[in-house]
Amino acid sequence: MALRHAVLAALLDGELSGYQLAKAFDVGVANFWHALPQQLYAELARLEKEGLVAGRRVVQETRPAKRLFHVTDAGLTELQRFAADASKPSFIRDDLLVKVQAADHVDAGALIRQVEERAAMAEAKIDLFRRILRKMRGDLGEEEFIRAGRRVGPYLTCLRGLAFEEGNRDWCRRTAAILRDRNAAVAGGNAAVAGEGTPAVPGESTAPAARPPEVARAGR
Amino acid sequence: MALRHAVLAALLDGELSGYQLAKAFDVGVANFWHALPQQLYAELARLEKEGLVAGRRVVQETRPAKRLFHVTDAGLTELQRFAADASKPSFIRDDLLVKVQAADHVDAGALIRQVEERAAMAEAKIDLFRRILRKMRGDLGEEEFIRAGRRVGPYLTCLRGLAFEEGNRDWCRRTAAILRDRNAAVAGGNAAVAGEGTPAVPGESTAPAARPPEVARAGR
DNA sequence: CCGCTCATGTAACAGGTTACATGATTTA
DNA sequence: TAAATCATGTAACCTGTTACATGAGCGG
Repeated sequence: MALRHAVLAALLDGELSGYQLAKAFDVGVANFWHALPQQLYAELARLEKEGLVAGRRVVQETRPAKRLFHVTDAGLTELQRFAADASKPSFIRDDLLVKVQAADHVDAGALIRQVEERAAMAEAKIDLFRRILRKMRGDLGEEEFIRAGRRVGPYLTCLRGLAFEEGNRDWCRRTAAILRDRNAAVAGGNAAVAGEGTPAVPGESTAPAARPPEVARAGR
Repeated sequence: MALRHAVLAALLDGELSGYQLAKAFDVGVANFWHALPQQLYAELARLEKEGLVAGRRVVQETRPAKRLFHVTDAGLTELQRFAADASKPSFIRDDLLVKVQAADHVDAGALIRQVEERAAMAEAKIDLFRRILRKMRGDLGEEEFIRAGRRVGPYLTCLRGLAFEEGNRDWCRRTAAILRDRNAAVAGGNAAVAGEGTPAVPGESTAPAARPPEVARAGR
């Protein structure tokens, strides 16, 4: 049940509406946690009922009215309690990695496309995180901000997000290159396979690739 | 519903029992997916009922009998279908990051301990992944294996795991150092706070840290 | 003898995702 | 005029976690 604590942590930087929270926990950002809008509205309702957050209605001229939430004293206490007890380890769970795990038994073209797409997504996130970091530190240099800035928490989680996406991008690029090379090598070795692209999926009967143990770089 | 595909992908490298699968998807490893034993036994049962995997009973002398599962043709087809359609993006969801996000409002000592513990865990995983990679590539150098080895899939996902844990370790170390420095600075500025450790949690009344905007490195 | 590894599950519950619903306003 | 943004939710479903259960052999 860490979503509630993620919400509390997100609200420490000031009042936010459900909608604004939803953006912060969305695909594009999600520095330190991810959740869908529905989860957030539900969680806010629960937190309010338990007195861990409180909301105030703000009527707007041009936009629908919204409710801005902030953490109560009880909420802060709960967050501190949470922070004190042991963290459960976090795990990788990624569709794309499952596909790469099966790379040798699966259509190479489609996989390469997905890995490249992921690299592009990572690149976009990197830009976003860099902008966010610049905004957070303002005039100060990074060293200085980290030493003396108020609230490093969000800065640190954003740094983790940045490093994660850089790792993602680098791995995706390398993986795409490797899969392309191997695919080309197979196609070259097989004396021109028919069909566009180069399927690289051996028929059920063909033994799994049967790649020669040592090979004097076929093709190029 | 990607667990099924993760299981299929894991079984591509040869027959495995539920127990062996469980180890592969466990805390220590989890190259590309994580799951608990119960999930795996349940998923294997479903997959078998649908004909995507098949198991054969192996009686052992000294150990209880086990069932070794392998992917059927139908299973391979399903995996290929899965690999072809779009991957959903993967998200960060980490207790520890939530706590670091709240770092400025929370007991620093406990948090630093947890970050350091995480760094140690990452280090252990790094060693493990390095061993696994060495074993996979055998006599070949990495370059060579990647170009010409049979089955790069597992190697590539393990490389991602390695890079992820390296990123984790580096970030944890840096974060721990930063939090320690800031904690020391606060304690130094406050003319010796009572109690062991240094709480660093400002009372509810004390304004959030009120750290001076520019500071001439307090302490050391 | 205690605890670990091997080996396999069931049941209850908590948490996350997908689909659906509504309605006003601004931008292309 | 169509699409995106602001703003908030409900309901059904799928997935993952926690707790419990069983039993044999091996090592300290």
